[in-house]
Amino acid sequence: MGITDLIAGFLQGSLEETENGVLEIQRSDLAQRFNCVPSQINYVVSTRFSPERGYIVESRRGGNGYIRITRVRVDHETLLMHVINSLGDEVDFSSARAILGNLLHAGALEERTAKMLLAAVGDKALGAAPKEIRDRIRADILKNTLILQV
Amino acid sequence: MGITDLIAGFLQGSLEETENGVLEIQRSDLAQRFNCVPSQINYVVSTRFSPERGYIVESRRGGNGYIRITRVRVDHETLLMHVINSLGDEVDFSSARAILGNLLHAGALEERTAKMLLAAVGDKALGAAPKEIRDRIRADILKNTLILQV
DNA sequence: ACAGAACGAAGGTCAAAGACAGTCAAAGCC
DNA sequence: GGCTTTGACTGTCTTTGACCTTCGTTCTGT
Repeated sequence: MGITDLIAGFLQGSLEETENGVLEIQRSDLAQRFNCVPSQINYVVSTRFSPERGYIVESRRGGNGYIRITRVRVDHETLLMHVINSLGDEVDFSSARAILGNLLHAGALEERTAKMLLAAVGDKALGAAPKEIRDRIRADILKNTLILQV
Repeated sequence: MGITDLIAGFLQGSLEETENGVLEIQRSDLAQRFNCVPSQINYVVSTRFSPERGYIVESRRGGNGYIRITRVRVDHETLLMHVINSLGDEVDFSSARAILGNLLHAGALEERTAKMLLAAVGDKALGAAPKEIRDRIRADILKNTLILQV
């Protein structure tokens, strides 16, 4: 087993011991504990604790910096997770509308939220982005926002 | 937790205990209480109690000098419209965070909504867009979604 | 008595140093 | 060939201290 899996396992374990599913670590501390370079932690976090896998990651640099990993509750909205996982790298606007419509219909989103997300991925909001990349941005926005609704 | 967050927390708490949302402190007193240099207080105040976050800060030098922090309160719609109107063509991520935090604190947005919007304009969500245009997209997303909340 | 200088007591500014995290590409390992 | 591992370089937030400005009070010369 490589160091990546060791660290990932450690984080999983720590996360399970928390009451609220929120874990806060210091990158350099952890790196020292596992005797690896700090950027290894970034690798672990980005490959093992991505939104697609049901985690929210936040961080802050500078003094007292941290990396915070939040596990999203799964019992309640498997549908959302399902949708998030099924999102490809690109999502065109009609698909986005359909997906959001479904989630709304299924009660996984409130109407206001669905409308906001639709606006956020609409062509007005993304007008500044070249057309070739809009679908990618749309997909990324959806992944990063829907995960918060779970 | 660093000294900055400690002091900020102390000030927040004191502010909440006041009836009118006005807090008056003496810089050197506070610095002594937290065992730090006086200018640290300026740092805390300017980073944690900025106008963007909904505070007005006044001060006076000399004998009996003081720093006065006032929490601003306006009704939600006015605040939202004000914020929308004040959005320029470009909004960097820190500003977006401050703005959304302010709206959240003021009660103009629910926590879930604020977090969602923050994620929607985060660098993860906009990673596919060239850096030069991210601030423009951010501004557009905010305008197109916040307007739905009014 | 009084205007003004001098002094002490606040707070303000800014830049340097320190402490963290992020990125990316090259090298290493199945 | 696709994950992993490394490390040089970059970005961001915090802490500190030297130096500056403003205000109230006290002293001083006339």
